[in-house]
Amino acid sequence: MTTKSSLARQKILDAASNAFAEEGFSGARVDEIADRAGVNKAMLYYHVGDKRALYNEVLNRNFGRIENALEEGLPHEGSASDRLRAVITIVERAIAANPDHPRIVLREFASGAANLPAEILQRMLGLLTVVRDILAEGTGSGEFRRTEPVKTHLTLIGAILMLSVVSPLRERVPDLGSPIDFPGADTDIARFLGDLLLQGIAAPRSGEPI
Amino acid sequence: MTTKSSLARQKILDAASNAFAEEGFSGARVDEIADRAGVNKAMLYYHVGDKRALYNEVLNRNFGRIENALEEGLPHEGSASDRLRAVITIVERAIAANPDHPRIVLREFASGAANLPAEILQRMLGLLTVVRDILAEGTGSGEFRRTEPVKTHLTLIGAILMLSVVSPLRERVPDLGSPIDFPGADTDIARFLGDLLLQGIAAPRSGEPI
DNA sequence: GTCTATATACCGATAGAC
DNA sequence: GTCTATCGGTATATAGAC
Repeated sequence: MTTKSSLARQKILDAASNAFAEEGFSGARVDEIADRAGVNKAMLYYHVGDKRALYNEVLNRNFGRIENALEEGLPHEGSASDRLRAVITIVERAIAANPDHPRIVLREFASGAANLPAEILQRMLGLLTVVRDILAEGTGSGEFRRTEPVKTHLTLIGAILMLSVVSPLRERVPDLGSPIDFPGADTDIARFLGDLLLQGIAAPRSGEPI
Repeated sequence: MTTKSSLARQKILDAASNAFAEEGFSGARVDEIADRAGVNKAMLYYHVGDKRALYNEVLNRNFGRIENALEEGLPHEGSASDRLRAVITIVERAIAANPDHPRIVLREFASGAANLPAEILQRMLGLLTVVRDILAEGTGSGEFRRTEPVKTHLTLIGAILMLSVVSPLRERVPDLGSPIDFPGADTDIARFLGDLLLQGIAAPRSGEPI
């Protein structure tokens, strides 16, 4: 039973991805997903399956896109700094092209992975491995000081996710009559985070106090 | 109509906070909240109100705790570095004492603040203001380089939130037979983030290239 | 493959007795 | 203040005709 790629199926998955991002797993409505996809609800069940199958397919597709972008774009050569910066840029672009993804992932972290199949968890660990290896490489080469890789990875991912989803919040701020200047927090994320993180984990230069 | 503080009410709010953290606004069940609080469902409606009132009360109470901790613990004097580190420590402790909070906040960011009343949004802006002022102070004193304060704040908050909620994920990793070493990412968060962020936003030392 | 109609269950909220 | 019983609405999922 190979994965089908009919047009209807893609439209269903697109609608489902958006619904899960907007409302979460419990909040999303199968009827609404079918409506938004322009298909009959019975056809939705025929093409994909029940709500959980819908959710798993969406997660697999979304994570697959990030993995593909990384496989295609991440250089195997170069300094650890350059490669880490490349990871940030690639992940940010993949997320910008698929804005539902960070919202779904954020909810999964919030729920303690309540709806996360082991399959997806393993794909998340794959990304962690990529970052961890680059960090180890940079520590070995003297570019980076020694940091706990899981914490560093989660800091990076957490920041990317938050910066990627914040625009709707920002748009409500002026209505509050707030004096706070709230500029585009979702622009130039990769440059900002690359600068902050690389400076933050840089090894102390020789001769300097630790 | 002052805020009541009956024991039943507190138990209801505790149960609701946990339910909203576990399942989200849509996913949480009023019946279950009443059960977990050990009160009859009709009494829940009598003491607090409907589901949305429940949610607003929980958010107000949780944010109030962070604000109190900040008012009590944040020094008004000292370097910007010390004060920023103090903010991180205080917020981390407040969250550790109230683990439902980061999960609810993460969901709100994910939903684009769909269930967030203006009142709460304004309280979140209050915390942003605290951090922004410290950053401005540090930029003025030459401690920090100039960074976009909203991005910096979101990076910090995003990292605290993610590191605070990750333990359930971590506990599922061994079951996957993963070779990845996944140590306690939720311990020493404040020290880790303080070191990373302060080094990351430190001003270049005089005489050095920018 | 497609659609209508419906089974089945659940959930938020309240009426009304005590 | 407390509780039982229930209303009304809505959700997932599928049966069965075409």
